Amino acid sequence: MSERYADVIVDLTAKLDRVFQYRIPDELAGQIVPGTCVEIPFGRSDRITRGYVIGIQETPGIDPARIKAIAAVSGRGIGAESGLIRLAAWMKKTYGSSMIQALRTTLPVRERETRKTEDEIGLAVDDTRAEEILSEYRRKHFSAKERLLALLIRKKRVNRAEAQKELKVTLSTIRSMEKEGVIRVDSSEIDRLPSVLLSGGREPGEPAVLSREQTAVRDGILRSFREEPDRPCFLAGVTGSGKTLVYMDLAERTLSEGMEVIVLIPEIALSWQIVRRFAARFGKKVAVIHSRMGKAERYDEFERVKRGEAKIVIGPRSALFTPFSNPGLIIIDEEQESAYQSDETPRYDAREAAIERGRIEDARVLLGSATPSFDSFYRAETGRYRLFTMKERYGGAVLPAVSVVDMRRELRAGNTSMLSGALKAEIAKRLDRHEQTILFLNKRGFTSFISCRSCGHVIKCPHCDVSLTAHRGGKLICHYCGYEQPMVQRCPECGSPHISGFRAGTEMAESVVKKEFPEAEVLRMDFDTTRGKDGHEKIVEAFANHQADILIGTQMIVKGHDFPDVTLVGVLLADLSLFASDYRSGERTWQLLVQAVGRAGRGDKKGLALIQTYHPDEPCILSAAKQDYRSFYEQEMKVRRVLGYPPCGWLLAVHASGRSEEKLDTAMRYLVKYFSMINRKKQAQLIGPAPETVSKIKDYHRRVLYIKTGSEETAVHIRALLEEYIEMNSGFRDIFFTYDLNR
DNA sequence: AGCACGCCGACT
DNA sequence: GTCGGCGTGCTC
Repeated sequence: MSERYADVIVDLTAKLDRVFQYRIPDELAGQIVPGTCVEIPFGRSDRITRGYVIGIQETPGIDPARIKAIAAVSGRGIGAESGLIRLAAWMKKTYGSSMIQALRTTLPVRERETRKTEDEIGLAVDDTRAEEILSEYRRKHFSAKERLLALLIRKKRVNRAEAQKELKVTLSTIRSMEKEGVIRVDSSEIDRLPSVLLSGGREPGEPAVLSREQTAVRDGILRSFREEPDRPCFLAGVTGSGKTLVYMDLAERTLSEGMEVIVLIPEIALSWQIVRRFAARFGKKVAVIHSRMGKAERYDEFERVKRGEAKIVIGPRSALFTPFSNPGLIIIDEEQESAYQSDETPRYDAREAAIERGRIEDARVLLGSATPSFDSFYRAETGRYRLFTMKERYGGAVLPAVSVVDMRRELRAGNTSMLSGALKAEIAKRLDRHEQTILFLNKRGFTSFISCRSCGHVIKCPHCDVSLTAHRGGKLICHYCGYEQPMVQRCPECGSPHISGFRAGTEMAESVVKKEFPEAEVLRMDFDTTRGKDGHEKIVEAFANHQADILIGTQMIVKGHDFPDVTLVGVLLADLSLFASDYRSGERTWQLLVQAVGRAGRGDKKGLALIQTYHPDEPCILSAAKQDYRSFYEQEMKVRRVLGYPPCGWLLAVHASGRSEEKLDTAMRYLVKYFSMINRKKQAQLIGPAPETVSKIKDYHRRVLYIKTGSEETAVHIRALLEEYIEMNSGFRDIFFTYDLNR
């Protein structure tokens, strides 16, 4: 039998991004397939290192004498992972990362027992002795040792990794000082998050049969899957139309055909109901993954999958990588949620990755939402997705009445409070009737934009159609192209001096409401009040049990909860998210408003929603009030088409950060120069560089550069070229880059 | 990431 | 010369 060789990616650094070949010893021959995690001798010292087999070769690529043999198989090859390797390769190419980083996100690997450790360096001698040694180092010109010791005398203890990076000291220097007995290196364990246990619960009274509308949609999706298996389906169904029932029906069919199902949800805390309903219907066949699980815990749940116990996995974006051998259906619920976008390299979009996994492993993909993203709606319109809609609400519940309150008129009438007269009157009525009220402050993506209280005019960038952000020092800046202008004193539209930023917070709202309605019980839910363990659930439960009359909060209160006694929803200031400095702010605001409005009147009582705004004529607000997607979508798409924003074009963001602002700006200038060199044909357009919305974090200055292209290929190609250029030039050494595609 | 190799300045 | 820091290049 001839020798066989494995292509192995070595699990060391992202820098070592290439394949190494290893001989497959006879005794391991049967166990090694693409996806197997192996232990291999690596480097001069033959240090045993972990690696992933990504391919098998019959012939060696280099002199066979140099090829070493695989030492062992670690964690038994599951065997079903060649699809996940291809998915990793796709992620590497599409989002920009090393193969090892992509494999680490994609492949299930038991983390070693060694919990994460962090090394700390401390002095092993007293201060006087340290000073003596320091002057000795200085005399001997041991500059690296001198730098480290000087820092230690000042700070006593430092983090090893940080010290190495900042002082440019190598590990060998540290080891040598340790050997000299000058310093001590201790490893401390970093606590892993405790496991969050699922409180199991059954869902009684689940309707067993689908309604006529649901049946029709289900049949349509099945037909589409049969006729065009590679084309994803999109289910747009208003809140309460029973999307989950359709999901479960399709899941059951997939199981009966001997295949497995992956259900992605944005976040467990917000999707509790869907998890419970699946658990109730499918029992132990369901495995639940949640985002607070560490890698090891997730692996344990994947073990159940491997043993064949679980056939359905529900979880956040990482659940997409469940090592099923025969996935037949991938469902992505609430597809518009930003939680589907990873913020670690590779910065993948789980919706796209799901479609790619479906293509690779021949699984069908269904996306669902009550408030579809423009991306998806555009794809449905242009035929890449097959669109299905559901308009009937379960149990015949009606949509709430919505009215828009013009805050400019309130100002003219002398009311400067954040509560309009109409909203106050309606709250008072609800208190009388012992019904509940939700007050919603849509602070998502809030940046301090400048607007006129008299006419509503907002100061925008003349080039980018996003609002300018006020900065200290009286400057207004565009965070796309870097355009700057001085702060205005009067409204350029109407000349009114009442022009400024908003300072609105839930705490302020709470105190206003308490003052106005001293007899009311008020609960507040925002980042601060939910920080504790289960803080979120506690508040939701208290409000659901009618322990309060009014709930004030940010976006978390409008997602996924049912409060049957709520008959009034007040949106305090729709403008807050509408004028975030982001081309998607209109889209996000529409989604938030529709979700908020949908919270009113879920029981048998009809609901009312009031939307307060300085822009009662904005298409976004009008169409949200009418719950009409179409008109807003079309209006907004006109702008996107003209400016080439996604989904009408591709937008590559290059994020850069570095300690030295000067170096950072120089680097950006070089990058721009290089870009214009590779863009001679002008297939792409550059915007910026500009400071990021938050221009400095933890002493790191941040810049962003946008590149608009007409196709994904061009965007991916340009990113690859930039990466290569950055890698090759030492001037970019101390600057960190990340890339985002279309977000 | 680790390890070896080799250059180079400082000390004897 | 020789010692050791520090930059560079390689690892199947």
